[in-house]
Amino acid sequence: MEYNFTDIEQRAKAKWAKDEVYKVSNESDKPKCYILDMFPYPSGAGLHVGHPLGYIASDIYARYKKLCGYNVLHPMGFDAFGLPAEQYAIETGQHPAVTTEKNIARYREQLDNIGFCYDWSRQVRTSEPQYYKWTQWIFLQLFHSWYDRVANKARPIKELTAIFEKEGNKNIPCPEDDALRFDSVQWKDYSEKQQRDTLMQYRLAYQGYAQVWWCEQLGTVLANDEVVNGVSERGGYPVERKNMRQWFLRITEYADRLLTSLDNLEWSDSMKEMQRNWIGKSIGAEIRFDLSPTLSEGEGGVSQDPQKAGWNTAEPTLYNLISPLRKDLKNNQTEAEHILWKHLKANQLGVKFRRQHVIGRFIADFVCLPAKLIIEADGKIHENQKEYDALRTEYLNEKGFKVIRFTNDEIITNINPVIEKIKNALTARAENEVRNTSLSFGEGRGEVPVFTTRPDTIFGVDFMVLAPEHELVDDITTTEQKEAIENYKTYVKSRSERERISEVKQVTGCFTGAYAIHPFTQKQIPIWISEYVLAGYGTGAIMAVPSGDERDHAFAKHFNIPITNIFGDNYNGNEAYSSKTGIIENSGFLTGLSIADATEAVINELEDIDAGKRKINYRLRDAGFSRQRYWGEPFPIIYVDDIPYGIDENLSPTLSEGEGGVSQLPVELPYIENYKPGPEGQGPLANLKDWVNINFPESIQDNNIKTGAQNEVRNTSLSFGEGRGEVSRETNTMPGYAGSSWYFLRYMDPHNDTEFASRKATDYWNQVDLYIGGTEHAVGHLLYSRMWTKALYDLGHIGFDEPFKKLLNQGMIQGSSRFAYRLLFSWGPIMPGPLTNYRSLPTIFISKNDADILNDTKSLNYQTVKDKIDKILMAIYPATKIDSQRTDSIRIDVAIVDGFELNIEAFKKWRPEYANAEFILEDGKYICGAEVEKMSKSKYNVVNPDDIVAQYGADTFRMYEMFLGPIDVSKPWDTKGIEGVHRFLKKMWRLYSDEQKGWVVNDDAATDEELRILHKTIKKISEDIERFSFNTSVSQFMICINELTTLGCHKRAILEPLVVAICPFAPHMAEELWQQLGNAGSVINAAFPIHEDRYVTENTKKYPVAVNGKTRVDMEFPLDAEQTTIEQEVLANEIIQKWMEGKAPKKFIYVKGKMINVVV
RNA sequence: GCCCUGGUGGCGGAAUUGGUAGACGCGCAGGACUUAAAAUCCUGUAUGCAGUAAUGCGUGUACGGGUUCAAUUCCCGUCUGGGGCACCA
Repeated sequence: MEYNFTDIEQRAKAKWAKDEVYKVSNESDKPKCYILDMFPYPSGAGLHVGHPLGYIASDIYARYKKLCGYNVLHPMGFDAFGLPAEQYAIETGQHPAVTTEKNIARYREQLDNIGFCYDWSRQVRTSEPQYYKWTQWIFLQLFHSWYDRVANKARPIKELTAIFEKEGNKNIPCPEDDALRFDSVQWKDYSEKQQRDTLMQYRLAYQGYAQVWWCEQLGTVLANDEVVNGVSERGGYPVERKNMRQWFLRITEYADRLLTSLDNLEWSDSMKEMQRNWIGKSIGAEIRFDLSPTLSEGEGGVSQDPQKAGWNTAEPTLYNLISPLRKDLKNNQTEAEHILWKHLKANQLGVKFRRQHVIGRFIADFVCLPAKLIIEADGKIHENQKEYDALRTEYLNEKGFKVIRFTNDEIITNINPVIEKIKNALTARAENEVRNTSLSFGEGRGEVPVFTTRPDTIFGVDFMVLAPEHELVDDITTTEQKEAIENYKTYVKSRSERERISEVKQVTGCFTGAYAIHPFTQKQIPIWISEYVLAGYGTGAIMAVPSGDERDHAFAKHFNIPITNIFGDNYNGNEAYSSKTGIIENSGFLTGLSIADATEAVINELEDIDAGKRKINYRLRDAGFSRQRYWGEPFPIIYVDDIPYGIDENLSPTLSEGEGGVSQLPVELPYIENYKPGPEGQGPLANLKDWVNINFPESIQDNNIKTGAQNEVRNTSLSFGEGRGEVSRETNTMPGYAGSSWYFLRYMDPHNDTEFASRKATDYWNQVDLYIGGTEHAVGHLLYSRMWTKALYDLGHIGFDEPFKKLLNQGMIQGSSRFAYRLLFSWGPIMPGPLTNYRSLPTIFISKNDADILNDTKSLNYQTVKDKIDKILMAIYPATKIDSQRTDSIRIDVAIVDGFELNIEAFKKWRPEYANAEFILEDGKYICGAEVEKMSKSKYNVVNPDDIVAQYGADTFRMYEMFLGPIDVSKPWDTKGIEGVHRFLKKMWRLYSDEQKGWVVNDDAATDEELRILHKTIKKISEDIERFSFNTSVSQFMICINELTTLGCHKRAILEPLVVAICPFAPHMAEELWQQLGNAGSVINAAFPIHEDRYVTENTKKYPVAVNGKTRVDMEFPLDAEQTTIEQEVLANEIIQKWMEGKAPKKFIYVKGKMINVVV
C-alpha cells in the first residue's frame, strides 16, 4: 500500500480526538513539564508558514517529553485584544469581537491541520470577561501595592498608610519625588485627596503623565505604528506629541531584581544582554547646578546680585577668598567634627545639613539652611577666641540663624545627647515656622540636577542641555530667547523619540538665555535645550562635556561654544575623546588623576559640598499602561471627585484599601457601535455617558470612605462628565501586553472562577520549563511578565518569581518574493504626428536575465540584448521609433510562480490590467526575479500552511519546517525543497508497507549492523531534541532510512522502536504504523526507546594525519592506542615521510579520538 | 544612531568542546526502469590547475589582520542582511 497521508492523518486525528489523548491533568505521579508557545495574536491574515515554526518545535519537544514519561502541559490560546482589530473596525464597521472570533476560528482550524498536541480544553482568550476579570484583579493588586526598597519587595498599600500614620515618610523616600517629606502629623492633616495623591506616588500601578502622538484632524491619539513619516498613516494628517494623564506600572522599582535574577535563567546570552541593556543600569552621579541669577547679559563673572541661589549664602565678593580656606578646614577635620558629620549627613535627621559652609563672611561647621540652624563643634582653640565667637554668633543671629555649640569632648564622649539637642532645636525652629520663611540672603532661583556617568569630567563642562520638555525651561528662558525657544519646542513636538536620538548628524538646539553656576569653578554655564536630551531619562538634563562626548562635541562645534580640553594631548580638537582610559587634566583638584580615581574624588567632594551624590540610574522607564482605545481591558477604576479608586475599595467602604473582594469584577467592556474617539483624545468609551457616569452607591454616601471626602464629593463637580454624574469610570483601556503578562498562569487552572489560578495548581506546574518565541519580544512582553510574576510573588499569590525558566528563540521564516520586470522605453512615431495611442500601448515584461543585462549598461552583452529587445519592439509597434531603456519591477504573487517560472495566464487573470501585456521570454519561459524579505500579505509572498498540508500532509510539513535549519535562525521559505522530506517519509513508509506486496514487516532477528544503525539514530535523536537541534534529527532519520533501505531491513525489532522515535516529528504516520504493528492504545502514550551504548561504540578510529596542520593521510588506530605506538607508525608512513621532506619532527600532536599532527 | 544577531557550494544547511569544511536535502547533469509519463532507483555535483582516468597539487567558510601545531569556531577592524528601540503584537 502506498503512503496515503490524507487518510492516515484523518484517521489518526479522529482517534486522538475520540480518546482525548491530549487532555492534561493537574494530578499526576509523573514529573511535570510545562512547555509554552508565545501567545499568538489572531490577525486577519491567518497563519502563514512562518508562524508554526516555534509551535512545531515545542510540539516535538512536548511529545518527546511525554514519551519520556513526563506529565506535560502544552496549552494554546489567543492574545485577542489589540489595535489591528480596532483599526479594522474603524475601516469596515465590523465589531472587533466579531472579527476576533472569526480570526480565532481560522487560526484554530489552521493549527489543528498541523496536528499539534495542545490541550484545547485549557484555551484562554484575553478578551473574554472570565479571563480579563483576573487581569483587572491583578491590576488592582498592583494599584493597592507599593515597593518597599528595604525589604526589596512589593507590599500592600495599607501597610504604607500605617507607616505614614506612625512616622510620616521619613524612612520611605517617594519614588516620584525624592524631596517629598511629611511627618505623621502632616499626614493626618492631609485631606483625602492629598493622601490619595501622595499614595499615588508610591503605588505600583499609578497615574502620571506621558507624551502620546496626537492627531488633531482625526481627533485621536495614535500608536507609533500609526504614524508614518511624521504624519498619520490614516489620512496623512500632521501629528504632534501631547502630554496626557496615563496609568503606569512602576517597573523601575524592580529594575535591579529584573537585572540580577537574569543570572539564574536559562536564556540565551544575547537575550539576557538585550534585557540588561534595556534596563540599562549605570553608575554615576547626580550633580546639582545652581541656576545663576545672571541672565542674558551674564558674560562670566560672579554676580553682585545678593539674590543668590539656594545654598549660595556667601557674600559674593568674598566667596572666592573664603572657599580655599573652607576646603582646607574640611580636609583637616577634627575627630569631633568627623563623628558629628556621620550623624548629620544624608538627611538622617530628616533635614539636609551642609558642612564647612560659607555664611556671609564666616564658615559654619554645620548648617541646616531651611531651619537656619548652625551647629559648631569647638576645639581648644575656641577657648582663646570667645570674644570673636560671640561677635560671629551675633552676626549670624542677625541673619536669622540660630547657633548651638558643642565642645569636642561632649561630642566624642557621648554623641547621643548631642543629637537629641540638635533634634530639639530643629523641632523648635520648625514650630517657629522658620522653615517657611525665606532666607535673608534671598531665595534661590532653584537648581538643575543632572545625571552623568562621567562625573570626573566636570571641569570640562562647557554648557548644559535640558530636554525641551523639562519643566524648568519656561521658568528660566529669558524674554529675549522666549520666541526662539517656543519655536524650537514646536519643532521638537513633531519629532519622535527615535528620530531625536538616532539622527546624530543633524544638530539642533536653542539657547535659553539662562546660566547655571559650576559647583567648583563658579563659572557661568550656558543652558541650552536640545532634542537629543530626553525628558524621561535621568533627570532630563545633562552637563555637556564636548571634549569627552561625541554628541556634546558636535553640539559645541555647531553652535560655536568654546571647548575646554580636560584630556591634554588625548583630545585633538576635532574629535571628542570618549575613551575611558587616560589622565584628567586642567581640572582643578582632579588634575593628574586617572578617570577612576577622579570619579571617586569628585563624588566625595560633591557630597561634601552638598552639590551632588553618587547615583545609580536606570534607562528603564515605567511602563505606560493606558491606551485611548476601545478594544482592550477596561480599568477597574472609578473616579470620585477626580480621585481614582479601585472598584473593589469603593464598593466595600468598610474595608481598608486592598481588602476589597472581587465580586465587582469583571468590569465588562461595553458594546459599542462606533469607534470614534472621545473628546480631547479620550478613548471611545468616553462617549458612553451612561457607562461612564455611574450612580454613587448608597453605601458610600452613608459611610463615606473618609470624613471630609464626603462634602467634597457632594459639592464639587467632576471633571469628567461635566458634573452630571457623581462618579465616573476610567475610560482608558489596558495595553496589549496586559493580558499576555500573566496568561501562562491561567493555563494552569483555566476555569477557576474564584481565583486567577489556585495556589495548588501554580505550585504544581510552577515555572514554564520551556518557552518558545521570537526575539521581537525580548524587551516588551518578557520584561513585563517577569515583573508581574515578581509582584504576584511578593504579594504571596504564587511561589516563584520568574515565569520562564528556559527560553528558546525562534527565527523568522522569511518570504521569498517574486518580481516581474516591466520595460520602460521612450518612443515616438517615425512620421511626425500626435501621440494618440500612447496610453493604449501594452506593457512589456522582460524575463529576468535580459532585464538584468538591460539594467546594467556596463554588461558585455548589453548592446546585444538591447538590439534584440528593440527588434521585438519594432515588430510589435511597427509605426513607432522605439528605444528600450531599462526596467522597473512589480511584485508577483508567489502562488502563480512555479519556482521562478511565471504562469503567464494565471498572472493575466490575477492582474487584468496586464491582460494585453507582452512577454519577452528566455528558453520559452518567463523567469522571475527573487528577493528574501518579511512574509506579508502586502508583499504577495505569503505561503499558507493549509495549502502545503493539503499537498504533502502535516507530517511532511512539520518535518520540513524543522529540516529548514536551526530553530533560532531566520531563513527563507522555499516550497520546492519540501519534496525531499516528502520522499523521505514515503521511503520510510515503504520499509513497512510495499506498494505491491503490502505489509512487509517480519519478525526476523536483527543483525548487528541494523542494530547499530537503530541505536545510533535513537542516540542522536534524543541528544538533538534535548539541544533543540531538530534539523539534524531530521537528517539523521534520513540517513537511518537510507541505510536500512540499502540493507533491505523490514524487521519489527528495528522498525517498531523507530515508529516511536519519529512520533514527535511525524505523529500521524507513527500512529498509523503503530496500529498496523498491532499495538493497543496510541503511540502518543508509548515509551521513547533508549539507546544501548554497546551497539554504538566503536573501538578503532580512522585518524586524519596532518603534517604542519595539513591533512595528508588517514590512518586507523585502536581508540586506546598509546602515543608512542602511534608516533612510530605515523613517522614510518610513506606519505607522511614524503611530506616531512626528510626533516625531523619538531612536535607530535595526538588528540585522542580526534586527530594527529606532525610539526616539522 | 544605539542594542542584539546572522553571513559556509546554484539553494536550505552540517561540522555538538579549536581538530578531516560542505553531512542530509533541494536543484542541476547523466543513466536505469517505462510505449510514454508519474513514481522509484543509480552516478556525479565547492572551485582552479594537471591528468584519458584513478588521482594529485593548490585555493576556499563575507572582507582585512592577529593568536595557535591546528581557526567556519577565539581576538581586533571593515562591509553587509535581519530583529528591537518603549502605543504593532
